Amino acid sequence: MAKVNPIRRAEIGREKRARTRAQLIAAANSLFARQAVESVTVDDVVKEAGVAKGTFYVHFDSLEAVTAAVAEELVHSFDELLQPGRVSLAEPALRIAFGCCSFIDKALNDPRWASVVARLAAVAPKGGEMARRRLFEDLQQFSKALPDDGVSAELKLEIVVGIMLQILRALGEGRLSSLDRDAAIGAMLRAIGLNAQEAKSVLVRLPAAPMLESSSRSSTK
Amino acid sequence: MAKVNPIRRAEIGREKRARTRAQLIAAANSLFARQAVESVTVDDVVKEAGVAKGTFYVHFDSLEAVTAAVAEELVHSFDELLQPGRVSLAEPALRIAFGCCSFIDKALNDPRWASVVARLAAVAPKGGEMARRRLFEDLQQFSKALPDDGVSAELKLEIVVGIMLQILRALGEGRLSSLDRDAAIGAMLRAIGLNAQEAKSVLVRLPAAPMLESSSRSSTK
DNA sequence: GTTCATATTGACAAAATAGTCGAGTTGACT
DNA sequence: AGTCAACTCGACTATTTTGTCAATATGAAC
Repeated sequence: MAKVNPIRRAEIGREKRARTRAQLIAAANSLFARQAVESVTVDDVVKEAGVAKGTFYVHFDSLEAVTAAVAEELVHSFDELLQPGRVSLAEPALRIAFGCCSFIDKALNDPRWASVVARLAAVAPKGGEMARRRLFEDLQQFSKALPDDGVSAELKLEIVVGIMLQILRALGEGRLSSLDRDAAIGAMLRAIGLNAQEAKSVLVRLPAAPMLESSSRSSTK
Repeated sequence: MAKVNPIRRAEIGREKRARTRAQLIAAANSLFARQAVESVTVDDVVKEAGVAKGTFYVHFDSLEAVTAAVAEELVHSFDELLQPGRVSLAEPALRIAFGCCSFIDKALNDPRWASVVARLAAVAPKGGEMARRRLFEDLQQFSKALPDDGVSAELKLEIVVGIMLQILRALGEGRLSSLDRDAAIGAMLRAIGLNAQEAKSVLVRLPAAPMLESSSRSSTK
């Protein structure tokens, strides 16, 4: 008289499923740390994840899908790390500096992460869209409170993003390993219109960066 | 009684060969403007070039080889455009600004070029090595003549490169099409340690940028 | 119009990659 | 110990891509 609760059944399924899905995402993440996103194949991913080919297609339609999932996970977990500190900062310059600072700290702590983010940023602009938009809004506010320097907020956005991504790339490739975080943020602040003194004042008022978890997989809710 | 000069023969061969090789390079260049470098196949290239598959392998060992050739051609032709103006500039800040200025002008004039350069920069770091080294030397000189701001020349290099590549990417993707060149250079100069006034002074002393040829293939010596 | 060194061609075999599906495994529940 | 819904497996076919090579085309010189 087997009477099994089908709802419970589905639950069990979902758990197992989530585990395997996470394995696949982690595998893709590892591969992106080593090689160009476009050069990764489905076979590479399943081999790295230690699952069968068919399993991949149960979870994702294509490589783009898993790539997007990797990007989303990265954005989401970084965001989670960032938002608590951000909300308490009223001044746009502080928010911008804080965000960049966290970015650099994380990259210094985990060059592998830096590599992956740098590579994905070039390929999956969708993923970082939200972060980009937030930064842009901060920059608009920031610009309004500044004597006009002829640099549009759009250009400032590209400048900040450009500097950050290049630093990520450099750290990911082993260059710049003794990077002075404050120097980098200072340069960035001057680029977007602060003078040396103002930049320094922002830096000293920066709250301690959020603590970072160590390198690898850990945030699977 | 056929007596043919074998030296002349070889000459003819070399000419034809060079033409086809240039076709292949131009085809790869076109493709790189449209899609990720790693996603281009040999078949794509030969189809775009209008030659047979076998011909490709007569000229190049692999896709990497033709990619390197595209990068080299880009670097070489941009360098040719740049060097004449550069040598007359004694001040490092001027040389740096002049280089960046030419870069941006070219990108504004030819977004396709901007796309290709941005893509190749991420993939073929070998190609731009020389340009990178020159910029680094200028930055070292530049830093020496400046009160120490705690920003190493290495970091300055990454900052300048990061800003320039991001602007290229943005222009290549159609963002930022109304870019104010001087604003961008000004921001870059402030990032590497000049104050607003000094940056402006550099900008007004900048010689006219080298004239640019229009978009497409023309420099086949 | 013949010659011939060189370049070009495209059909082909081999390798890599994508995507499918029937068979098999799992594990909480009874 | 048996049940079963959901997951996983991996061999298989289809497609794409690579790299080769014997045959053919080219064209200036004679």
